[in-house]
Amino acid sequence: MYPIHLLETKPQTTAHLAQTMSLLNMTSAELKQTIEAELANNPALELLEPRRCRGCGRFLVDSKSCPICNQLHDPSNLEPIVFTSSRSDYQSTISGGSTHSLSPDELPDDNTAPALDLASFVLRQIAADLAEEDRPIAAHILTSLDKDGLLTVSLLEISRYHHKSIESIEKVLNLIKHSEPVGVGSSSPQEALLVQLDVLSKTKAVPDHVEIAIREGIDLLSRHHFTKLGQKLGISAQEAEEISRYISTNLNPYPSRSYWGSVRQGSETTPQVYHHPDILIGHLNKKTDGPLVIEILFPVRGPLRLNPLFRKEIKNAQSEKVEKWQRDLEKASLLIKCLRQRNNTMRQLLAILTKYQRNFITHGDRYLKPITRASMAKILGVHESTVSRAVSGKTARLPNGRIIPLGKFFDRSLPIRALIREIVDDEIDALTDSQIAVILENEGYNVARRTVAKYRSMEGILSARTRQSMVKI
DNA sequence: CTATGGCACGGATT
DNA sequence: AATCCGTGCCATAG
Repeated sequence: MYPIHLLETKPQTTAHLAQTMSLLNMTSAELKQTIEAELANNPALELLEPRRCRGCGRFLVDSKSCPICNQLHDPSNLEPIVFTSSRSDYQSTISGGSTHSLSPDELPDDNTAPALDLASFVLRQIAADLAEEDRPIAAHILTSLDKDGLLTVSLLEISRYHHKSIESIEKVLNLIKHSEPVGVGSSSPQEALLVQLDVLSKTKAVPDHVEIAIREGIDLLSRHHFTKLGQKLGISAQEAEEISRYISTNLNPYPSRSYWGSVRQGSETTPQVYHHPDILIGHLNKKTDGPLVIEILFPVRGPLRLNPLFRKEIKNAQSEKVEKWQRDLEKASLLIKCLRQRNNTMRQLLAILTKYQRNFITHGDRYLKPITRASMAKILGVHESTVSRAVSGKTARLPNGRIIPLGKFFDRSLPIRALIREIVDDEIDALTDSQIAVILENEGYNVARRTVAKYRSMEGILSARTRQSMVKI
């Protein structure tokens, strides 16, 4: 899903000849990869010393003065302040360059730094135990995880690609599975559960039947068919339900999901998110009623430009090299142009988006206003696919510190789901889906009963019956 | 008989 | 053109 190049394992597409290099759909980390590659093998491109804001130390990318420290805005104006910056503490720690080594201690470990993305987080843990020749394999596996932390490709596929035995792949995969978040890299939720159980059993005693319940009754388990499950295992339905509860509180079928800040009841220990944001959203001077400050993060520190020396040299170069150099020059200028374009589009998009969704940003999921990418495109006057590209794969850090995918700004079911959650949290007796549907209707949301059920399960809320039988805390 | 989950269809969105 | 999402119908569990 996120084609992060940890190593040069996957074929590099350096040979994009198109005039419309699409940088828009790249995340900050991917962009870094592209720019660094270009800097390394294109002498026409030059990285200048960063321009730093004296006040706050930000590295400014395309503006002369920092719009924040340049305090000349009128306090009654709530227009969001949007600009592109480059902050060292948010730069991606993944470097795609071939010189980069993967030693675990080389990565900065200060606690102000945000978390890494999932792939490098895992890599960092296993790097020490990983043989040199296995690195490409690990990288391949880690780049093939879906957002739940499950493996999307088959072992056979990986094995063929690297011309290695299945066993050697499994060895690496096993290493991955046993690192945090435990079970990551499994190819099914079932497998993930088993791995977690295995790890858990080394420190704590695990109740009987749990393993066999997962192994043989996974489908019954997920459907909450406790009676049948009981029969299968030769225990009572109630015991079966207890096992189910044990599993849902101690294990997680989607290893990385808990880290995405979804529903989490305090039993877990790691409320962490493994992604660098591409965008930072904050309050000006920490005033929650002031304008919002939006920083679009740029992955390299300084401004880029065409090397003037290079341009000069080209005139008295040997004729055979002229052609190549000319190409370099064009490529570099194209890259710069596209980067400008990208920054521009992102800025415009974010300006409108944050203005429109201000309540969502400051007051939470319930206050998201529905909007589609298509209508955003119309407002911006760009093609809808442009908006799609700008949004896809990117993440933003909200003022409350939470990192969310940009796509969430367009999730029209989110406010309803949040409301359902509130309703259920406040309920006295367990409400059925149709009762919830009625309440929602009074709140102005017209959704079918069936849909309530869907949202409920998305939020990980059990059915009315099962909630009823649970002990209230 | 009621509440819920599965499957699948159609329309909207990307 | 492909994918996502809401919904209706039906089977099944309680």
